[in-house]
Amino acid sequence: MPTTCCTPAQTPRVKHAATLVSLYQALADQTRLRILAILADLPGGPGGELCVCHIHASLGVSQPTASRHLAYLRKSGLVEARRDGVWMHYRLARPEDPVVASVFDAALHALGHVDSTRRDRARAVRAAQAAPPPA
Amino acid sequence: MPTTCCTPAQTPRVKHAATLVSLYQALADQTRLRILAILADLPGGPGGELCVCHIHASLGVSQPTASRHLAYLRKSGLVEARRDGVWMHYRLARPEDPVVASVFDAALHALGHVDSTRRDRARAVRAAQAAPPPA
DNA sequence: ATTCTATATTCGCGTTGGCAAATATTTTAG
DNA sequence: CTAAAATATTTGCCAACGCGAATATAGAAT
Repeated sequence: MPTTCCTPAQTPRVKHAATLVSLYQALADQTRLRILAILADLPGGPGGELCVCHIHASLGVSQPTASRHLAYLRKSGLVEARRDGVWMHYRLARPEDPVVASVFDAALHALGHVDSTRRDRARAVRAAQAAPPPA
Repeated sequence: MPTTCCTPAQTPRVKHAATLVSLYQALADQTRLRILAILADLPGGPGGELCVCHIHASLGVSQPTASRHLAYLRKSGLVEARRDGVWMHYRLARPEDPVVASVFDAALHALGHVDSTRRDRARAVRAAQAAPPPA
C-alpha cells in the first residue's frame, strides 16, 4: 500500500499539474510498465538491477526499443542507471517529490497484481540470477 | 490515502497490462486531470456533481473540449453522467477493478496536492454553489 | 590500432491524440 | 411544429509517440 505522501496534511507539494501529466505519460506505455514491473519484482527487493540485455530478452522486445524506453524512464526520474564496463544496470528510482513518489508507488503496487506480467517477471528473475552480465 | 486494494494479499486482479495502460493514458492529459481535480474537490465530497457548462467555465476551456474530455473519462470509467433535462451532470466514478480503483485513488489524492489547480477548484466550488444549472 | 560486444541514437513511417471551428443531436419552451 | 439552449460529434490540421532498421558511440580485449 502506498503510504508515502502526506506528513504536513494538505500541503501542496506539486507546483504544476504538468508534473503529474509527465509522470502519467511515462506510465502510459505497455513496454515501460513491463520494464517497471520486472524491476520491481527482482530477488533483492526494489533495489535489484537488470542490464539492458536482460531486459530486452525478458520482454522479447528489440534492444533499441528497450534502450529507448529506459532512457525515457530515466529522464522521467523513475529509474536510475549504473555503468559496469560495457553494461548498463538499471534499477528503480524514488522520485524526489513525495506526491509523485506516492503515485509511482501506486503504479508499482498495481503492477504486482497484473497477471500478464508474471511470465516477464519470472524470466527476469531467472536472468538476474543467471549472473549480472549474460551467459 | 489509497487503502482500496489488497484483501486477498497478492492475488492478481488485473488480467492484462493493457488495462493499466488505458488508465494511465486517460490520466495523461492536463485538461482531464483538471476536470478530475475539480470533481474531487466539490462541497458534497467525492459525490459532487458539475454540469458541462460549469466545468468549461471553471477551466476556461471551450465547451467542445470539455465535452470531449468528459466523454473520454466516461469511456474510461472514471466519471459517470446523469441527465437532467438539457444538462448533463458529471461526477467521479469508482472503477470496478480494485487495482484500477487504487491507482485512481492515488491520482485523486495527488491532485489534491497540486498547487496549480487551486484556482480551478475554487471557481468550481463557486459554480456548484451558484445553483445546479447556470444563472 | 582493430575488433567485438553492449548500449545508445537517428531516420523514416504510420498511428494516435490534441485543438479549433463547424455542425449535429437532444431537450425544453412557446 | 419551430426555435433556442446545452451538449455531443465531426472535420481538418498539427505535434508527439512508438517501432523497425540502420547507424553511432563506448568500453574491453587482443
